[in-house]
Amino acid sequence: MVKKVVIADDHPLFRAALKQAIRKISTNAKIMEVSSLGEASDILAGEDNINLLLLDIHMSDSDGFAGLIMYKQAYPLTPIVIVSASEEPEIIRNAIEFGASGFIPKSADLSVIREAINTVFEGQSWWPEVDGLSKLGRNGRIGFSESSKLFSTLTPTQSKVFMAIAEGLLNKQIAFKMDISESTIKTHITAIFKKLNISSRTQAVIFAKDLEKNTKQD
Amino acid sequence: MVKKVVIADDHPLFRAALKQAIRKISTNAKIMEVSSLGEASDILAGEDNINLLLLDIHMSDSDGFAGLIMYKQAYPLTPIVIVSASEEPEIIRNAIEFGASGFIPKSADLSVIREAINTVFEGQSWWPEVDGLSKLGRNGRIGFSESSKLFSTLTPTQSKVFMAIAEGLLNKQIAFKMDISESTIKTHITAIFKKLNISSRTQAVIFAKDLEKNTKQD
DNA sequence: TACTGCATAAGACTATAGTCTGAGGTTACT
DNA sequence: AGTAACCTCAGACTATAGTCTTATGCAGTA
Repeated sequence: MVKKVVIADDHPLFRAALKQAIRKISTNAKIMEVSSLGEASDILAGEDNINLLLLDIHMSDSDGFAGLIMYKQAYPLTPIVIVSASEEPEIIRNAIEFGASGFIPKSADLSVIREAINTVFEGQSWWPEVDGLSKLGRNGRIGFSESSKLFSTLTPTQSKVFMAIAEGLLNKQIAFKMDISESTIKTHITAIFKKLNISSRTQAVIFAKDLEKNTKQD
Repeated sequence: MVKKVVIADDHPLFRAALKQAIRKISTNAKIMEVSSLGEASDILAGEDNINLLLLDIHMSDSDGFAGLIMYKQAYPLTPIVIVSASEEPEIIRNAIEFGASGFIPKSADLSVIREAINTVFEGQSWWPEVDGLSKLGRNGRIGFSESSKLFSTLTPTQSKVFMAIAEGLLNKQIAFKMDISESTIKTHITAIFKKLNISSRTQAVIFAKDLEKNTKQD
């Protein structure tokens, strides 16, 4: 079966490196490259059954774990592996807690990267060996902002709608994009507002931007 | 005459230091302290004839020169002095270009801070001695993003309205806050949209947040 | 003086947003 | 089988947003 992989990283060189690594594993994989969260959103919205999303956590577009949180909400079944220049246990911990399937430090050599990707392709998780990770304790989330807590109560579909609002789309455009009626979009929006304690899409955008900012810890 | 001074800094200790410095100069000054851009906005909106705004450029709220740009647009007559932990010529240059009346490095000792504040109270500007500043060249702005360029075409009033939108306020609330009719608010908003090439307040919020992000260079 | 930019405003109108009610369907879990 | 959570949708309605037109007043300036 042909693997579908999305690489979201704004460094062309590293994107190429990741691409090489994937090619070694799966020669005929369909690899899509993007350099911003915005583009990544478009791909995820348009493609089904993506086998892997390699997500850099410090893209110029909108750094942070926001992407991970949002995509995991909207596409819980798509495996996401975080790619990062740093290796701090705190970041890895958060990646785990936010539902990532793995973590690849940019310092890792090709063989490690291949091993990680292979592991995730097989449906398992892959984490680097780092001091301080063991004392993790899966109970409760760490460094979770209030916004993140509220956001995490959204259902996958609500999350998608929310992200579309944050891109500045009209209800009509969201409806078209998701191929459901505008009426349903409104239903979702009303539910979203109640969960997030807000009352307008304008405030939703502010909420989204705060979320991006507060989850940034690269 | 009683001086009105606003200190916007999220480090309580440094806020206290600045307060001390001002007290030495003007014992009966009215000093208002805030720790975020949001609070600063409220004060500027509510108070007239402020003699000095001391503005930290890296507040947790929303770092960057966004505050300077916005406030200079909205209140061109209020002298603003930038306070910063760093002393890079680039930052000082930008402070000058964005219309600040002075720059105080946090490393400066009390006597220097007092000198700076005094100078600005007298209506002049005060800049630290830093290498590389002389080759400034007042012609043209440096490191100006496209958003900043567009934003700088807004008139003071339009800028105020824009900031209110970015806070998530309704037209009705903006009208009340600025004490003008909602009809006028709408007129301004239509003008703002044309200047910024956008078509909804939702996009305006996105624009504002990008502005904050792009002007951040602390 | 005439012109320009700016701020103010009302009125009429169209478009979007948002709420509420009620309803049908799926999936998963008890 | 029942229940709970989720996704879907329509219709009716109210509220907000946004455009366009027209108009007044003010300040600066050629």
